Amino acid sequence: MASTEKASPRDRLLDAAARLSYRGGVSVGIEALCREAGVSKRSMYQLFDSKDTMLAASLERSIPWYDAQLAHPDPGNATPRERILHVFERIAQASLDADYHGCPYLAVLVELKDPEHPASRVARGVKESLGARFRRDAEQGGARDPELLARQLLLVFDGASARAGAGVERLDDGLAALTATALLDAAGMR
Amino acid sequence: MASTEKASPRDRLLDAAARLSYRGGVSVGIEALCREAGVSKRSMYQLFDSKDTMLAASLERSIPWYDAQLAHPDPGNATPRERILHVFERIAQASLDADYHGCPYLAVLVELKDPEHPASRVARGVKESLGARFRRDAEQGGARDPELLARQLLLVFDGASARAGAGVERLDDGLAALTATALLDAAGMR
DNA sequence: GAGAATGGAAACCGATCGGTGTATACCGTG
DNA sequence: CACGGTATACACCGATCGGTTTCCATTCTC
Repeated sequence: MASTEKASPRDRLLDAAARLSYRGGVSVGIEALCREAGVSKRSMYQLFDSKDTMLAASLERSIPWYDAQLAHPDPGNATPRERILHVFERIAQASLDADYHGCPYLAVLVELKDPEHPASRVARGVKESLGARFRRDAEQGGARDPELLARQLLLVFDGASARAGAGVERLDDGLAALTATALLDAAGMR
Repeated sequence: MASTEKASPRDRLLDAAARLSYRGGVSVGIEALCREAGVSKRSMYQLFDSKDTMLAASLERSIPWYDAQLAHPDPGNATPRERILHVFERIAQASLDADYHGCPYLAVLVELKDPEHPASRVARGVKESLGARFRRDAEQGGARDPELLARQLLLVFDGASARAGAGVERLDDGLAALTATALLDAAGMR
């Protein structure tokens, strides 16, 4: 039966890479990855060219899930302001998880300081797409300067997730959404 | 003559550690560190217990310099608002440097995901002290909720430096100070 | 000048790094 | 049954990891 058949080695590797690199950083060893995924090292090297490309593929694969995490449950009936604030309520909620370590894409960008690294390119794309989402909502909400507001919201988003992930800040009192609200108001967004 | 005598091995090691770990992450090898510092590995291990403690000492040592970087040149004659905004103007200015990689303390917290690591403790202390500075200025400026405002400013500070360091945002148009200004205004700070 | 303490160069330790080579077991399709 | 593709296990490669040890030259003290 299809429901019990195991995931493909490729998917198991990508999941293991996402899990372990999120918890322990991008410096996880390949052997540990393969052990976790239950896949031999030989198999992984004929599925991926290198550890770097596998890491990039792993980030790429998690994008749809990540986008869904931040998306408003009923985007059609929500106002642009609600859609934006929902993002910040979601990271506050996610930060309650015991093993929350902040935005995985920002973490990758910080850890691999090389912007040419394949995984860095993927992470940068995610950030750009979130910025585009903010900008679109800002436009629809009638913000004075949608581009500026989107960039400000990204500062707050990354600051909040990085700080919460590092354990130097708590978001459960709505700090992030509160800060975003102040910026939305200042931008004249309805 | 005192002016030409070399710095102590200890100082050379701490400087090298700060330099290399900022550029390449905390995963720099000890051999590379010692090579850069011109100190034998044996000497370093009788100056420090381990690589971890040396990294912590390195961060500790850079605190006065870092604080001075962010401090207003004339704190006595500046308003609290000016002192706060100066911090954000400074990171915008620093981000113009070709090898700017964001706040080193936040980077360490993100890279070593272990909050018990000696270097993480130092980094956390730096963040707390910056928060205290913001809170003090917020109080003096008559902010409605100084504690909240300080936390909001920290979000923007870490978000801005992390994003600029990762190369996904530019601060040279004053984005960070502009965002801080909006929050200061929203907090009713004069 | 003898002796002790210091510190540097480099070998060495076991472990792990990213990556390969080899030989073998399982698989569905002819 | 034979086949080719895919998977595995496992040894192996050179390099590097954090850390220790040995040996020797220098320096300081008496």
